[in-house]
Amino acid sequence: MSSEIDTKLEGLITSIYKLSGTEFNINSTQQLANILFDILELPQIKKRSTAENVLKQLQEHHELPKRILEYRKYNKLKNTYVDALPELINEKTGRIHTTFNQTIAATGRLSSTNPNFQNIPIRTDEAREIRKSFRAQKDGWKIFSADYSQVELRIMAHFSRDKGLIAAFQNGEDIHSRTASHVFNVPIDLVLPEMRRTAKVVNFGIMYGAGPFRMSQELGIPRKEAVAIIESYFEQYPGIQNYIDTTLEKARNKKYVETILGRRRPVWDADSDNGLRRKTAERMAINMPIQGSAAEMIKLAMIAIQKEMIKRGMKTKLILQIHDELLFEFPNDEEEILVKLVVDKMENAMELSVPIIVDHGIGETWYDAH
DNA sequence: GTCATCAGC
DNA sequence: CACGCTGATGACA
Repeated sequence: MSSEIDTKLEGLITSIYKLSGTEFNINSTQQLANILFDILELPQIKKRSTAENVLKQLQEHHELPKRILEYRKYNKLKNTYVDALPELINEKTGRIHTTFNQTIAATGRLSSTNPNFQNIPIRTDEAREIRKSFRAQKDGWKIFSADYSQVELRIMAHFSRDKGLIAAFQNGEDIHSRTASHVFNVPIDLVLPEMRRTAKVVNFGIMYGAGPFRMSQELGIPRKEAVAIIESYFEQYPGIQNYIDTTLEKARNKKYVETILGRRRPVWDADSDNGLRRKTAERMAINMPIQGSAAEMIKLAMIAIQKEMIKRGMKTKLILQIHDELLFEFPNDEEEILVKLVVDKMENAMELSVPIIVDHGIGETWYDAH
């Protein structure tokens, strides 16, 4: 992969220099901004930022931004993953050993360093190839992946006690389609893929406290339409509006918010006179109980799973946690019991007012299992 | 040491 | 200004 990417990069560098009329350090955002905004005089969308979505918008004006985006994609892939990971193989064990930090993330999630194994690419097909290099160490062993389905939305349903949202999960409905059906005022069977995509962005955006501005940027629509969509959303799920109001009230009164098991995050600025600080504090307050409770759920599941595997004298190893996903390597003769055990412990780690669903897969590599 | 960028959830 | 939580990389001061 490294040499294939090298070939692509060389071609891109040549074409970038030609389009720019000069050679420069493409990795320097300052030098790049010089070329884009001073020499080529392209419009400055967000000051002199050269961030991905700025370059995407500049694509219609010039060929250069497109090449820069390609260059960055391959450069990131090569430097951060393809070339870096093999260097970290431990000589004695033949494995790469990450470190999981338990006391870094303010929400109670784990974090992973040296290397970070929680940000291995998956979103684009090319980058996803990297996952083919992670496989079980022994012959006759495979990778098992199990991940929670929309666990944060389910936790929000539980917290908010929103009748519609809870009913939707209990009936096994497609939650993004259901949201789309209401927002776009069409029967659920007539929801188009594009509408579902929009609704998915809205469902996640709300959990992160996104406002009309961010929502309109994300969806590429006017702010007015984003306002209408958000209003329609809270009309459909009034319990969520109530959850947000109650949570913010708590943050203002008690100066903290907390997860389902009682992990607290201090929130000092929920009543700040400074609008920016207040808004930031509000978003943290809304998100932490949800993200943190999801983290607690998978931690309880991991403990229960490990305990059970020891009790049964299994050889399977739990090797990674990626926030809502667990990865195992297992010998073939443990497959049947492992799948049952893991799905059961994950789905029943906590008692909520909505069902918890776990998806899973098996394969020779991480790529094939997930 | 900080910032911008971009990889994941 | 403008979406929560992270970590790695490279540039720059």
